[in-house]
Amino acid sequence: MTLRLYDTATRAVREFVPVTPGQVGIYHCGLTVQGPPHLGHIRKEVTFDVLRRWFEFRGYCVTLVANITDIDDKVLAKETEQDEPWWSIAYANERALHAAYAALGCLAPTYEPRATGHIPEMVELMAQLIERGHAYPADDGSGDVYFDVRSWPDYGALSHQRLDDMEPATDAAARGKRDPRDFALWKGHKEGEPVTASWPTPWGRGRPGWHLECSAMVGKYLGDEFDIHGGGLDLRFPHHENELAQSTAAGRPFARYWMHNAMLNLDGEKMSKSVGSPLLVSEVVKRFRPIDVRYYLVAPHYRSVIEFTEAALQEAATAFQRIEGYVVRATEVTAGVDPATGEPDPDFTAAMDDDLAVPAALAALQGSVREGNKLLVDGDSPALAANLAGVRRMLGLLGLDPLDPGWQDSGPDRSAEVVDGLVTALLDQRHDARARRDFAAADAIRDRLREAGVEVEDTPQGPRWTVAG
RNA sequence: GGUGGAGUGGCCGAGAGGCGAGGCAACGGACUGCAAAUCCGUCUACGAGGGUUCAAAUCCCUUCUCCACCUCCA
Repeated sequence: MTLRLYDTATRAVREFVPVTPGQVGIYHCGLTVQGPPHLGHIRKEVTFDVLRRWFEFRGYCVTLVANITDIDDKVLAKETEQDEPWWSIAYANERALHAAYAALGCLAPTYEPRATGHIPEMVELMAQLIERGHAYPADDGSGDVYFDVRSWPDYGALSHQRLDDMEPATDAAARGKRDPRDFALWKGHKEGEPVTASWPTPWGRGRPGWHLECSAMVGKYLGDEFDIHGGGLDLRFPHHENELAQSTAAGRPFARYWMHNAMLNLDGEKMSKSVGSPLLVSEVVKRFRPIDVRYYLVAPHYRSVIEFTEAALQEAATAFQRIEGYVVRATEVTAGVDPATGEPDPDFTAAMDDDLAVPAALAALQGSVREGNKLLVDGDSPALAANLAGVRRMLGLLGLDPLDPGWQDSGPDRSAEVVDGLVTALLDQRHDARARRDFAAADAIRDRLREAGVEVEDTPQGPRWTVAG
């Protein structure tokens, strides 16, 4: 049984063959930490989290690297906007990103390098490119360094575009570029920009262009040739195209497979274009349980666009709760099983091997749940325990095992409301008992409440209660 | 202008020439004191128009609508 993955570069599903047998190196573009993450960002995270879990299930030793781009134009723009140092803004958003990972059950990457921590590696890469004739410092003395796209015949290979068909950048003319499509490896420090956002290079002080950091960091941590490079489909061009060009032009074979997840749209367009991006992860998890949100993001194929609607998310939650209901009931009956001993359904495994066909895998899972529910009628049995372990194993591979400790206490805690409702119900009964002068019954209710830790006092405005203690 | 992707039943969402994924909802039945949950069953499909084929959601042509990217993007 082999694992097949869709490779954006060749536009085909290809059998996965690792650079090093038994190991897989995955790099996916984390985030430019210019704002807190929304549901679209976290969809990418969840996609690669599932990929990673599947590789581990398949016996691979996974090295997962996701970058943090903590310096770029947008981060600097926020400094002015928010009147706060750029590095403080970047760090705050990085922590928000980590909180979102944790909330939605994404395992931590093996490493998460920051762009600002890898300036020497970038300078080294630029020097290689200049030496090989694929990059040049701008003639205008700005300190910018550009990649020379005309010097690299393969430019456009990833996105299958011809250089001459591309729309030229509108800002190119004034910036000392040899060709309008040349992209900045490095941006010279400009008057008015914070000095903290500049680093020395042989070509003057400046800061990374957007693409250079990924090539530098992936090379450092995964090597010149590695297995999978991923990210959102919107990164394919220019970001990944440029990474590919600058890395290969420097003599590095680079990624063997390119994987891109589709966008999550809101009101018919990409979320990042929506004003204010209302679907911040931190907001959504106030209204929906994180595990339900994860199910919603995992359930469609990763290469299908998700049109976000509240109703669809609600429906996903209902669908997941059916699965969860079985897991909880079966666990009560069997006194628990170790999911690590569970066997996934063969259809589940086959689906996942086929470019992570989660929808088909979920169909297999639903079948197992149905079988389990039938077994549940007869109470505990070895068959039920085996089924439960299998279901939990499959759920775990999607990061959706509801009994995983990571999900405990996640989501809105409604217990205070529930306690209030229960106490009120009892106080109503006590009121009725007093109204019919059945003081023995009324006192019995008050005593039961006191035993449970609730003190009741009668006041002219009616009874009030407090949690004793 | 260039490069891709999508349009499937009330809804979500797979599939990519034959044997109609799956879920949610609805309806019928079983179970239940009543519910809930669960199980069994039923129903509704492939944007439009042509064509190829014994057979088309799937291939071809025409057409409509939508989305992404073309140097800010996950």
